Amino acid sequence: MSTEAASRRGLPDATVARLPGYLRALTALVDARVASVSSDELASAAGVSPAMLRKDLSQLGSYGVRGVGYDVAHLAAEISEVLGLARDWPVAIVGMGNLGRALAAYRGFSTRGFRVVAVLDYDERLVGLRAAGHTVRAMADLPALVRDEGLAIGVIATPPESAQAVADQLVAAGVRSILNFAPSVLTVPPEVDLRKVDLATELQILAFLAQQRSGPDTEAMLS
Amino acid sequence: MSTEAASRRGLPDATVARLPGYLRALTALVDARVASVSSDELASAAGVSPAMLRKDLSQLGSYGVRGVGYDVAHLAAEISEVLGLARDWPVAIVGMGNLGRALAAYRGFSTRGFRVVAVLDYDERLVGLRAAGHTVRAMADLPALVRDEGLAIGVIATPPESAQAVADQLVAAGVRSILNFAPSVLTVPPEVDLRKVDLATELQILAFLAQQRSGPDTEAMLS
DNA sequence: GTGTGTGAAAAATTTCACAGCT
DNA sequence: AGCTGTGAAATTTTTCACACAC
Repeated sequence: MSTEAASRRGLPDATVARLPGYLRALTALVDARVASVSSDELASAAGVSPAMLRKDLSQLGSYGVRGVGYDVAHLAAEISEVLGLARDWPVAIVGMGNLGRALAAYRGFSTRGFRVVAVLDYDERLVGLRAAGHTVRAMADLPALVRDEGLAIGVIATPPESAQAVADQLVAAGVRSILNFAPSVLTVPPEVDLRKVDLATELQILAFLAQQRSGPDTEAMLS
Repeated sequence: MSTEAASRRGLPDATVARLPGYLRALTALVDARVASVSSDELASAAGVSPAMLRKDLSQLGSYGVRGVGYDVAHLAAEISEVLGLARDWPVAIVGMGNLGRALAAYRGFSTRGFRVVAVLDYDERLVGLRAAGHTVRAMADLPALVRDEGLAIGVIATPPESAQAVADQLVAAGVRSILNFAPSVLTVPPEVDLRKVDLATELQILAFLAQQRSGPDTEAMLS
């Protein structure tokens, strides 16, 4: 399934960033037993403009039928393939604070392609305890996890002080994909993919927008 | 503090999205008793290019000194002001599952401008229980929270099925800023600011990048 | 007729490179 | 001399509008 345009590299970053959203919308349609969608419908379900959706999908290849729309199941399978979700990705979560435990239990991770194979903590005192259905392991176990479980992705959910040390140990163990939830900028070698999710950033952007709405107080000074 | 360019509207979206990162880096410098930084240093601490940092900061006004750099404390205060973090933003978190409890306990929220004034749940059976230092309240309490506590921002951490209903109730109660952690697209009136954080999206992007790295198998077919 | 696929235009973002202030 | 501030160039992203396939 997909040996043509889909496996070509060089999708625009902005497109890649939206594919998960399309996939989610398509999965909901599959569950609702919808067989076919138009770009207008799918765009609205995914929260983007129809033109952008069509342009994004056209980057993957021609999976629509003119005058009809897209086959929901086929398009979902195609996007899964492109995103690499056809295979299984062993994930480890480091940091068993509130956030780490919530992430370890988060169904959205396990439900598609991702499998939490271990949870770890930097604090030796937590090692051996149970959390979210796993026994907490020590950082020293990382090389074994990479070797035996094929661990590919590390999720950092530690306090910011230990995030860099954890990243270093993940890299040293051979993990080449890291998702950082700690509010700190990490440095990794160029061959490692590092992305971050900052829980507070979006809240701060909302505050900015709210302030704009309510407080353009010195506005008159401009005219 | 800031009655000039900073309060002018119309900052580029991309700039606004980076301001929280600059503020975080500056706060770390303040804590480290650093008085002044160059754009190169601050850019590196925030993980962006020096040119982009300078362009972003120039949108706020001229807060640097040529040949010297930026005054850390002054710039931090200025960005706080622009983002609206000088005031206090009462926040309510709806949905006391794993994620909701983690968010309610997350120090990154309370430490700057945001104050969790209430946690709520759609499930009446949870109402009255304690979670993350708060007593869980019912959705029916929302109007009172807006009136009495000045509730301004609602955070949705429910399962996707109830997210839209929660959003509707937040809007009905007068909340005009919503941050959605549920993996679903929500519809709100245009006067309401809605942003989302999707915990699984970044993981899926990492999978895409990892697959690209390891599996450009049909590459030779192109030449 | 209908709705996709796409070149071209428009808009937004990022980078460059250097003038200008301290 | 050093580092910011900023026009201009380059790049990326989004929108437009319509040819084309069903």
